[in-house]
Amino acid sequence: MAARTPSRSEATPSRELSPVDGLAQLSFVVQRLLERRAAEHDLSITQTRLLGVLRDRKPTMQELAKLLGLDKSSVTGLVERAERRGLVARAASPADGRAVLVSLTRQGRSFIARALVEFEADVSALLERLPKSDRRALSELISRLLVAHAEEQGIDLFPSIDSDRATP
Amino acid sequence: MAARTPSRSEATPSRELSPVDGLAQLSFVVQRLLERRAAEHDLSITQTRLLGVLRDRKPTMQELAKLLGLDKSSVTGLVERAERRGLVARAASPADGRAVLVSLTRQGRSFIARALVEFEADVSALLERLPKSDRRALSELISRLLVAHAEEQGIDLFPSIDSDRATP
DNA sequence: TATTGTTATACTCTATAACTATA
DNA sequence: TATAGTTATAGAGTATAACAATA
Repeated sequence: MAARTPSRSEATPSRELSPVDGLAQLSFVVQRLLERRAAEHDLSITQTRLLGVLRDRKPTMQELAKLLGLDKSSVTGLVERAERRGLVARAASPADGRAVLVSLTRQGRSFIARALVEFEADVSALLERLPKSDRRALSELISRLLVAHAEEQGIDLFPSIDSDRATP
Repeated sequence: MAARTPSRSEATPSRELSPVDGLAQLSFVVQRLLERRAAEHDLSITQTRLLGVLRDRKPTMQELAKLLGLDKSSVTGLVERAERRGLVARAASPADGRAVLVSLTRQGRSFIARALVEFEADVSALLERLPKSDRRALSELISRLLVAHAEEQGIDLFPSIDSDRATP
């Protein structure tokens, strides 16, 4: 969300964002970082997520839709564009004649590996605007928040954010 | 960020996310909250962000592009769609014959106000998973991070009435 | 000449609805 | 009939390049 100028009566000392504005803006900044970096590899955030999900799965289109939180028709296009670029492959399921299994190609695996290393560097660079002790504190607070959030949702955080939707 | 299932040995012990994972995942969680709420008002995240930015600014298209991190041609379309829905208005700049000033309509202001109240509740609910002192600390750290980041980008997070018009 | 904004164009992402082919 | 996937269609969001008007 955008910054809003605090009114005098709010008595917010000089230059601090509200918790809501802060969290919202932070999310935009981080998303933008990820987007920019992915773009250097000619990847969108969505394509990057797709490749990320496939690192340790070989799901059907339907399962993929659930993992990404998208409609199956959206996934058709997503996979089609990735396949056209040689990043993923489709294969008929041996178990179900209707189903299609999606997997990373070697090139796709190499792509996602490189992109993730760079994401790390970007986010680290962002964090380096804070003194080290603040960094440490921020990281720990965020971690606690996310762990609590995930537990409340019955989500296993450590597989990944993308698998949120995987478990019904 | 993207999904990868860590090996058991990685996941089990400490249950703390890396700073990078924490920030990335937090951004996805917050974006999802925002997206869901915005959709209830038939708004996209981008449209919501546009309205949010305009709460206390009346920028030119160019300034808007910078604030949102988009190309000016993208902003033309964005504003055009919002204008068509009666949420924002364009006006010729009195100071510069080339420039256009964008502002919220009354309806746009009402929209964003309602959406933000709800979003505030969502974020508060998220934050309430932390003890109060942690909440305050987190908010302050995020604020500091964003202020540093914005300064580096030459963006004014805290516009004043005067600085709206005083475009050097 | 440089800047502001729009237009033309093209692509990705997304959803809904209708379709095909299996089960 | 129900499920898996694709196709057809439509709209938002985004960028690049070319352009007009103004500075």
